[in-house]
Amino acid sequence: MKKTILLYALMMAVLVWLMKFIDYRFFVRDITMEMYVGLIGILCTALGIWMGLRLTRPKMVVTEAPARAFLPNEKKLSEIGLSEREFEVLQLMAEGLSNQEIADRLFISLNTVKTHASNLFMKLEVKRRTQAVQTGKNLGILA
Amino acid sequence: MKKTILLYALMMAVLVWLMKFIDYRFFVRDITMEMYVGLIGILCTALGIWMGLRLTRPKMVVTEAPARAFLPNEKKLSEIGLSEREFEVLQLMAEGLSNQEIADRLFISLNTVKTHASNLFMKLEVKRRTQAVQTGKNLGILA
DNA sequence: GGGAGATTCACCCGAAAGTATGAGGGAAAA
DNA sequence: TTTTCCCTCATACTTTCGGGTGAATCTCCC
Repeated sequence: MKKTILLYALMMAVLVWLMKFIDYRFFVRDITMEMYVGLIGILCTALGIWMGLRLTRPKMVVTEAPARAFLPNEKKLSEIGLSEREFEVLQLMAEGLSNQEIADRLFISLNTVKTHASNLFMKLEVKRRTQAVQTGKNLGILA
Repeated sequence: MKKTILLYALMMAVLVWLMKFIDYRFFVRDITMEMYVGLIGILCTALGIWMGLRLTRPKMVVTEAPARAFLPNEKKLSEIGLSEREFEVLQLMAEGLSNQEIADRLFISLNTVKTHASNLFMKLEVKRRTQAVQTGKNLGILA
């Protein structure tokens, strides 16, 4: 959280610097005020989208697609000892995503996904992601 | 989606108008260029966050429910173009077996399994076995 | 304030998976 | 007979996975 805000500030700083740079290089020519403002708007919007996604990331991916009510989560999960994050990774695995894609989706690094994967494999006593998915379904923790 | 973009455009319009308004009312006094740009940045960031949240909001995934019992094999399979052998491989994949294990189970070589795997991936338009399994279930050709 | 667990990330390394290409044989259709 | 599709297998190469280790933060709880 703090890191995100810091990162945002940093990106803003870069943005401001970039703007100044553009100023010095091109403003004297034919960049109009409208274009300048538009550019700022676009960049800030992009940053905002990114920010929004990052800040609301801890939002449960859990309640995303379960169609019908599906919530033997708490009980089963604590039985098995799966943490929330591990479960999220497992769910995305079940959707057929690669580790890299999971990393992008959860805004974490590839290495972190691997760590979660290894841990949940241990807890589920499996060796491959496909087995993990299968086991997850059998245990009733995956749709 | 379209509505969101439209809404966004609308808000941008309002924003621009607001800016103009502020211009006429106060720019002549002590609003500096930096404050002006900053204001735009903040507003656009807010809009961006809102946009991001709206666009990535969990959407209802309408999964094709299997409903009826399970045997649309022939039909679906010929639709997709999966051969019998490829389907066998897919089924064993769904059980979480590795390529080597599938090879042993079917009494064929590892390379052959890989070939079947590649072919069925093409036909299902996926890149990974986990995706293939997922897609297979959605298509109703896997339990 | 310190411990426990969760989360994050990094590095290395070997194994498994997947891609691309070629090729031989069998069975059925043209 | 020729064509076509399927099954089989191989080699070589790239990418992804998974194991192992270590470590920095953070949060929650005692």
